[in-house]
Amino acid sequence: MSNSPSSRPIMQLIDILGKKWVLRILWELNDGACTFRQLQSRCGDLSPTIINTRIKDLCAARFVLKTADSGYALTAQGEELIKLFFPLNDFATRWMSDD
Amino acid sequence: MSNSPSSRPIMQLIDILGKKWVLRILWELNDGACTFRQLQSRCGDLSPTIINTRIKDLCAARFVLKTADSGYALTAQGEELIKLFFPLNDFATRWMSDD
DNA sequence: TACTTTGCTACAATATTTGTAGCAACCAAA
DNA sequence: TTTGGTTGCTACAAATATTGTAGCAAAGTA
Repeated sequence: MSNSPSSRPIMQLIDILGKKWVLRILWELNDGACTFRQLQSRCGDLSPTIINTRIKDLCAARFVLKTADSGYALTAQGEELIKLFFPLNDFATRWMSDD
Repeated sequence: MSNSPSSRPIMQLIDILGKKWVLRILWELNDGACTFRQLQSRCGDLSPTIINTRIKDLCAARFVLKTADSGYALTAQGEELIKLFFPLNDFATRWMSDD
């Protein structure tokens, strides 16, 4: 019932981004393509179950793709998306510092 | 183990924003302050349990506050944060349209 | 061939999310 | 001052999601 995703695109996007580890995974992939196990490691030894389900979601949403050579990588769209989060980095720093 | 929040501020922020309904709640509050039940309604009759726990988190993070008169509202920081998401709106629209 | 690494699945344990019911405080009309 | 409505919120059980461990099959390497 309450999980009804609004038809608004932003809500669809938020549905994806709001899942645990999704932002983290995108963030880590932004440092460069990597293998499954490397990605696990970058995310603090996150369990393979989650990496796997998230990667599937992200591939389906076309933010991530599996390359033949270098493993998993952001798509152009994925890069564009994560770039939108860069200002959040500055914000987060300011936010943490006024405690 | 794998829930270890990195010390990086952005990760702390992502920890908060990555919880279900948090972005939605901020997004809805951006349309103006409202009461507990109104907020529930705006979020598609989301259960009070969640509204309540999320509101507590958001108040603790100082993105939301409880006003004497008009109910729950974004703080200045909350407004600043949600503004950073506006570009996402445009992105989401483009993203949805190229299917 | 034997050894290692890699991507990934199975599965059980744990935690989170969800829905329903409803209560106590407050207001407003009668 | 009693009746009725609304509001903010809690209790609690059921449904889902997340997590960790173990390990397997495929592919590369020596």
